[in-house]
Order: sequence, then C-alpha cells, then structure tokens
Amino acid sequence: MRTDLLCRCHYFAGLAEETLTAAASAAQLRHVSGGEFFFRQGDPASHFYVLAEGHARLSQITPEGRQVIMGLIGPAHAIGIIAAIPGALYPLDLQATQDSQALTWNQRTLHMLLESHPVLGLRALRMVSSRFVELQDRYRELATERVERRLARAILRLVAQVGRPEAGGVTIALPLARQDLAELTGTTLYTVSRTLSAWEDAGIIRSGRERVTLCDPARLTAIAEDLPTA
Amino acid sequence: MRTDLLCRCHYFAGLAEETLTAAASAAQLRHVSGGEFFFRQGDPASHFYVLAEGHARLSQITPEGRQVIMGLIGPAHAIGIIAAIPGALYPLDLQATQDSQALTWNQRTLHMLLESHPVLGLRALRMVSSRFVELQDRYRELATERVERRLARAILRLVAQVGRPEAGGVTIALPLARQDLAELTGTTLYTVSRTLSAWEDAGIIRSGRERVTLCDPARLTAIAEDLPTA
DNA sequence: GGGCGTCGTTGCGCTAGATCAAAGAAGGCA
DNA sequence: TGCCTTCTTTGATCTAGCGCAACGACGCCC
Repeated sequence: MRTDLLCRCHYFAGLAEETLTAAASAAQLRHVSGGEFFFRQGDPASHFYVLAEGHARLSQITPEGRQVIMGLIGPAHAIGIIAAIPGALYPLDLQATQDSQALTWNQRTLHMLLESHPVLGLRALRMVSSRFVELQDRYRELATERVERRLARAILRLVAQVGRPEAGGVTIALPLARQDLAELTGTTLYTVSRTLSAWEDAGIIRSGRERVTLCDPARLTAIAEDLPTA
Repeated sequence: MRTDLLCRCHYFAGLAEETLTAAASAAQLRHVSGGEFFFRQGDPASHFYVLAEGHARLSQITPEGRQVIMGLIGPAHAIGIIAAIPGALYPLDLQATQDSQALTWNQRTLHMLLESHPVLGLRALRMVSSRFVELQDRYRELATERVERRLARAILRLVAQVGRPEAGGVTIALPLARQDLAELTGTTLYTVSRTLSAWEDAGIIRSGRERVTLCDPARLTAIAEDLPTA
C-alpha cells in the first residue's frame, strides 16, 4: 500500500518493483498536524518527503513579512529532494494546511537508495528540471500578464490538480481563502474578491467561503489564453 | 586550457583531474555569431554547453511576442544540462549577444560522461537546484517588490557577475540597453530610463548608451534592501 | 441559539507605473 | 562630413490594481 502511493508519485512512477519496495521499506511515516510545519525556510535539508495524506503549502516569506505561495501540495507529491545534496538548506516553508501524513527518508537513507538505484538520480534531475520549467512559466506570467489572466490560470491549475466533480461544476477540494489565491498569483485579496465576483456574475464560477467551483471551464480558459470570447 | 575553463565553471569546479580531462576531451567547440541562437525554445534538448567566450541571453517569449529575460550568460557558465534527460525540450532561447564560443557535449557523450563519472549526476542536481532557488527568489521579488528595488538588485547582480572596475566605479562589461534591463526586471524601458536618470542625478550611477557604471554601491544596496538611507 | 471570530464584499480614492508622443544623443557607415 | 539608425530621455496622460474602511455573511463554540 506504500508502494501504491509511490506509484502515483511522478518521482517513482514506472520504476522496477524492486526499487519501489526498497524505497517503501526504507521510508518512515511522519504525521504533521494542520498548521504545523514539515520544515522551515533555512533549516538544513534533512529529509525527502512524499505526502501520503492531507495537504500542505510551499511558501516563502519576505523580510517584511509578506508571504508568497510557491505551490500547494497534495497526496503523492514529492518534496525536498534537495536533501540529496550535502549541506543544502530548505529554501521554503512547507506547512501542513490539514492534518497530514508523509513518507519520509533521511539523508543517509536517501543516499543509500540513490547509490543502489541510480535511476533515482536521473529521476531527481528530471523532477527538479520540470519544476524549474513550470516556475519559469509562472515567472513569465507574473512579468507579463494581467491579474485576471494569472488568476484564471491558477484556478485552472488547481482544478486540474485537486478538482472534485460535483453537480454543475468542479470544486477545488481544498479550503482556499481569497488571501491564498492572492499570494498564489501575486496580487491582493481585494482584487481576487472583485475578480471572482465578476466571474460569478458572469456564470463562470460559483464561490463561497474558502471554496471555488468552476462551472464554465471553456470561458475561464478563454480568459486564461486570451481566446476570443465566444 | 579547456580544463582551466571547466575549473572556473561551478558545475566542474573542484572535481578530480581525471574527470576534468575526460570531460574536456569529449567536448566539441561550437562558434555562434552575435545575434544567432545556440538553441530555441521547443527544440529537442540535444546539447549541454559551457560558454567559453562571448555573452548570451536566456529568454522566453510570450505568445503575444513580449520577451522576458531569464538570465544573462557569460564565460564559464554551464547551460542546458536538461540535455541529460531523454526526450526533454529546451524551455528557453539561448541567443548569443556577441560572437561566442562554447564547449558542447551531445546527448550520447553526456550520457557516457555521466555514467563513468557519477559525481557529475549529483553536480547536475546541485546546479539545477541552486538555479531553482535563485529563480524562486526572483519570483518572490517580482511578486512583492517595487520596480526601483528590483532594478537595483538586477544591477547589483550584474555588477557582481560581470563588473569591470574603472576610475570612479564599476562598469557592467556588457552592452546593456534600457530595454534589456526592462525585460530582466519585468518593467518597461521608460520606467528603467526614468529610474536610472534619478539615480544618476543622485550620484549613485553613471550611465550612457548601453552602459551602466555603479559609483556608489552602498546607496544602491540601501535601495535594494530598504536600509535607511545614510 | 446567540455571540464572536474569521472571511468575504464593495465603494472610494490614490498612486505606481504603463503608454503615448516627440524630441534629443550617440554611433556607424557611405 | 553628413545621414540614418538605434537608443535614450522626458513630458503628458491614463489606468490597473492597491489600500483603506465599513459592512455583511458564514460557521463555530459555549
């Protein structure tokens, strides 16, 4: 059942049975309550995690105390491969937003795994590279696109990642405050609220307290991509 | 002399002589004229490069044609380790801004090197991770900081990277138009021009056509870090 | 079920910075 | 030397989105 989880995780998906069981049996299980931190920005990068249950938020905080959300993490997401690099520090906070459980490997275990299963090294490079490319895209977006479009893309991403189908739409299965969306898209909660209200008037979404339901994906995609509004 | 270059490059620095000579002798030399591209966004990632001479620009272009500069590359900079990943595409353009020369390894050569010198795999992960962390910082900056501060940081970075000491300051040894600085910081050439003019009036910098000289690093750092202006 | 804390909405004013327009410099080349 | 291209500066105007403030709504806990 641990190997099932690993299979659903990009990092381990499709590897040899033997590799999976080795990884699974070397893992420890860690429980973190909602609001608590898996690790903090600046801590020595001591563990690699694969989230098993719950949700968590990757964020950075500015010297002035403003927060930026770099990502929202759900089950089967791998985080902290930087622990494979001797002496590295975590560059971000990882905070559980609900009670969560994760498989975890410490540095020593991770090194042993990487040595006996070299494919995991290539996988690590592949994972970091693909996150790097995603971040580049978000950077470009932030540098060149309007708030409305960035918000549209963020919601489409979240729906794709943790959408739960429902009568009349797909709901983001995650408590998600306006403030969270603001920190995720580089704007303010006021602007998020106004934009969501406008979309709700237009019938594109329905929303409530810490909840967003996408009703008309096509129109939101049109906003995100600047297609002609049909 | 090839190994000298590799030594100055983060990726190879401090490795065993044997590894360096193996890498150096496996490399090919490629010349690219100013304005030409080493590779384009979307091309299959076929080669890994270490720039030997000249300068180049890593950039992304939006569907609407707006350009964003992700980095400026000088000698001894390694680019394109993504070529180690089978099937990957380059996510960016790499364009020579002057006549340039680079050492280069194709996919097959790169794989052979990585297999016979496993330390290079860990180095690759380390390099991508550190670039990832840098990009995260720039992302946070873009999301939370004013243009003036972002521009101050960009200039400080450039001075640290390619500064050439001169009478009365340090000049950025790179032809650098206002438009380039704008694309590097996520603003417009008008705002860059106004800001530089203000700084020049204040005696912090001197500037000219495609040229910036930093005269008062302390004051610019104060702007970049929001220290009290002495 | 009533009170309270948290979250969301919306009107209003404001400003950082984009955009437009037009007029200089600086260099390259014939 | 003079023309032409490219880069830069600066004024004027405009606007997206920020920040504040006040109010409203939801949900939780005693």
